[in-house]
Amino acid sequence: MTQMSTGIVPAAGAPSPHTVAALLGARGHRRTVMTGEVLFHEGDMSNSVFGCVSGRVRLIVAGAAGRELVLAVCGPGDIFGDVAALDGRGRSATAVAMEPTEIVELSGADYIDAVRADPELALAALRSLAGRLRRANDRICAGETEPVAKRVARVLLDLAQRCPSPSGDGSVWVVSINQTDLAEMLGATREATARVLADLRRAGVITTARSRTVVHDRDALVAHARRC
Amino acid sequence: MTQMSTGIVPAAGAPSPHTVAALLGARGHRRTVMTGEVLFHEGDMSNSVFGCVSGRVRLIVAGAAGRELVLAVCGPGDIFGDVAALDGRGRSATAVAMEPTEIVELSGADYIDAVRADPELALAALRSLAGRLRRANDRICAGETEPVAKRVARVLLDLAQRCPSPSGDGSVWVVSINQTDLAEMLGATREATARVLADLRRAGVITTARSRTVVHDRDALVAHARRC
DNA sequence: AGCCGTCTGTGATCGTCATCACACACGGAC
DNA sequence: GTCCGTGTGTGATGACGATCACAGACGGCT
Repeated sequence: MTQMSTGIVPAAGAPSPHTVAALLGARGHRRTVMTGEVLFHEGDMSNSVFGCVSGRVRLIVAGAAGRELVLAVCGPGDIFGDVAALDGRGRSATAVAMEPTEIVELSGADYIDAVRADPELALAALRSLAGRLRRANDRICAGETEPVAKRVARVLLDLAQRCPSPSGDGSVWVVSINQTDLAEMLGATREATARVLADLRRAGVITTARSRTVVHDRDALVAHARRC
Repeated sequence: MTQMSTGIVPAAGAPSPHTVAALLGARGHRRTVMTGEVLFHEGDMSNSVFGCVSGRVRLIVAGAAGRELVLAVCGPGDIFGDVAALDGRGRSATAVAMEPTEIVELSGADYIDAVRADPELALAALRSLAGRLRRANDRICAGETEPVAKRVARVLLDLAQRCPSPSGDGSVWVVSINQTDLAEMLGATREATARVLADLRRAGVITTARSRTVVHDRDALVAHARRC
């Protein structure tokens, strides 16, 4: 069981933006999408494949009670939409740009051709899928066995790790996210998330502010994620 | 959101046993493992890749409270162990043979070489990973939003579909599995599972016996899986 | 037949988390 | 400045499911 990732930044080992741009960009078509723009909807039978060059795209699914669940957040260098292109079974999630985002788009057929023609692209695609599968499995394990408190600690750690301390002194990490988004990443309600954050705040591990959480004691957070 | 799969039988679109044998077997090494034999443990740094030729292999992870969770069951034609080979981050699950099983084994490096050299193998591997990622995402969605009752109905349907009615008349499906294994596939306890089965039995949808569940009314089960 | 281990079925209790329902704090628009 | 929208913090309640605790049923073994 490895650390769960939120995908804010490409995972270690993921292709670099240059690689994706080079590998997909040669055959694909580059464009910029606006915040909130939907690239495809869950269930659509479209099958084009996207590479994220800059910006961020959120992959969400509609849960049972109308709640929405964030499956992944794709950043620069990430490939998405490839699952539908490979199995032809329709989009497994909805893709929404979270900010102005530069993407490369390629038809499903062209993607298959490109993979066939370029072993390095094939390997990059395999690595990307392997990483996403590992994360998904981690999340299955976490979701089905761990209480919300542990999940919050785990995700905060992950976010903190990806946002290298802009506040200077190196022992403090600032995570810019509101409680609602954090809750969706956990598959929990905002209220449950807020209560866990309150506990952590009282324990002196973090401080919270509007759309921002500051991690003061990383080790304590690790301990919370582990034993609980 | 598509149907959750338990992987008892290769998913539609997965490479056929012949294909795997041909694609991996040419470079790999074939052998037979006994029931209960462990091919690798969660966390191991081994990285060989396996193809299942005949029999079944269970991929399990240890949950938080020592409970174990079945991530997948690989049947003939399925590839497994490729995630660790691709990302080099250790085994994400433990693989245990459920019955005498014939496998093809290939070192991680040989696997990468094979993928590089053979575009068709690369595509087959991509399709396999895409299918597994889709299932994993479905399961995340199901696990984090659906009550146990729905999950039981869903998994029973899936199992029924894969075990074409050996009882002759075509309107009855016999699922050979005990409550403990069923519960592990759901990520629920045996007791919760047994209670849902009791409800379905009382509703006349299924009958239950030792290590066997008979589905009499598939449509009713579909309805249970949907609305609940 | 008799025994024992596995599997099943169910009650009771209790903890976690979702849901509903507010109050307050902050920031931008006017 | 005031208003309003968004984000936060927290109480009360209830439902779902985990856990503990048994009893009974079936099948294999000797």
